[in-house]
Amino acid sequence: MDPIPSRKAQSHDRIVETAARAIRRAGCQGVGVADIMKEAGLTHGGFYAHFPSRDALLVEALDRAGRDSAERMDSHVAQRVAKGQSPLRALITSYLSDEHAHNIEGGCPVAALTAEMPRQVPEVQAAGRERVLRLIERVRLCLPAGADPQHAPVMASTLIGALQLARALGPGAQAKALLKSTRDTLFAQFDTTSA
Amino acid sequence: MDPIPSRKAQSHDRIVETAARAIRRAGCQGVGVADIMKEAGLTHGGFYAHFPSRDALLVEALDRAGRDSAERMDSHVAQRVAKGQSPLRALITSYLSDEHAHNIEGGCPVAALTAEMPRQVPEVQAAGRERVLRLIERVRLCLPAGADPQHAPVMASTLIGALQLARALGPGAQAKALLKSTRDTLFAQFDTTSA
DNA sequence: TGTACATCAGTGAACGCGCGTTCACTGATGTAC
DNA sequence: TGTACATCAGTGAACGCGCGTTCACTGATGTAC
Repeated sequence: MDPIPSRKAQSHDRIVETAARAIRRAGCQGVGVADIMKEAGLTHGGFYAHFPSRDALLVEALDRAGRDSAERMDSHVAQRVAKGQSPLRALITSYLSDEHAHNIEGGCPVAALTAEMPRQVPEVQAAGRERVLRLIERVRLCLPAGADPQHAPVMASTLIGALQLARALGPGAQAKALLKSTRDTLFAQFDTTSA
Repeated sequence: MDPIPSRKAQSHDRIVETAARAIRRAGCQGVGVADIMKEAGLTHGGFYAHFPSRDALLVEALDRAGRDSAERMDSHVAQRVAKGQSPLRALITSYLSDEHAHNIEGGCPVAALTAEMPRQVPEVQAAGRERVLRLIERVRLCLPAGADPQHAPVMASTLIGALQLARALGPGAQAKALLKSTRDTLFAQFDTTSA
């Protein structure tokens, strides 16, 4: 439906992609319009030809971050499932990996940005709510057959919480230990299949 | 040791208390020096007689928020324990209450601010790390005798994660349901005593 | 007790700077004939 | 195919504003004699 994107559409896409990484790295308030445009190879003046406001960019960037992160997570999970791991175990292993803890700007936007949502304008809050619901749904789809579906939001909470605590503890052994404890505990609690 | 605090010490305390609430409400970047001073009943010029920099205030405010929140939590837990609840059940009930979800500016600073820590200056990061470790320790002390101490960081992750997701989902029924699911699941998983 | 002075907490104007946003303009691309 | 014009994406200077920080000053409190 969009075989040759126009020059403008390409720029738009580049701005959103840049912003999607920037907000996870620096927070919703952390990067300015000028920074993002510069990082996308443009000057700041052209911004308002693409977006009615900075908040409108945040909405698109949040959606984009969610889709990109989900795509990456799906591919990791698929790889592990192909090797015989259960989907749940693959999800936990991938989400609570040291790599994910280090890769904030390419990682899950729910872990990076959820705490800021209550302070955002309604449009951004709505985009954030959507990201939360999709993460929970993604977890639910990985639960073993017959598991209580109420476990999905609980496990999602544990995943984003542990990733944040690991990141806050810094690059040392404490963070790694926290991630490992959490993986092992979740395996024992929710994964009724063999590894 | 400090029977009659000086006029300056009183002002200092008032500024820190104001800031402790402000950063939880609006984030570390969310409120300016002038706002905090005004809210504390002073003018912004006097700020640097109390703190060498804005970041120095953040450090004190983070500590203060942690202590105040811990105190409040302890009193809630003590009340419930006095009525016969297990400490763990009391902690979970108190932390994952609707009241705590609504009371961001008076609530746990780890839930409110941990995601911002990787972007802070080293001094603030260190204060944040301390808050994380104390929360985990607090959870550990509530675990039933004989429980695996590695469960403490996992439960702390679930607590802060669920609170954040509930807040991000907004004031509706979804948030309440998420908190309830999480409480019930944690009771079943970690609380081996009766209610 | 009273006067003179030093100390101190807080005031408010000012600084340089970066923000989100606007806008007149430029130069390239596309279209009409 | 070539010329004339319209459209379009992006440029860069400028705007009003609020930020963190500095500083000369004020008025109250404390101290010395």
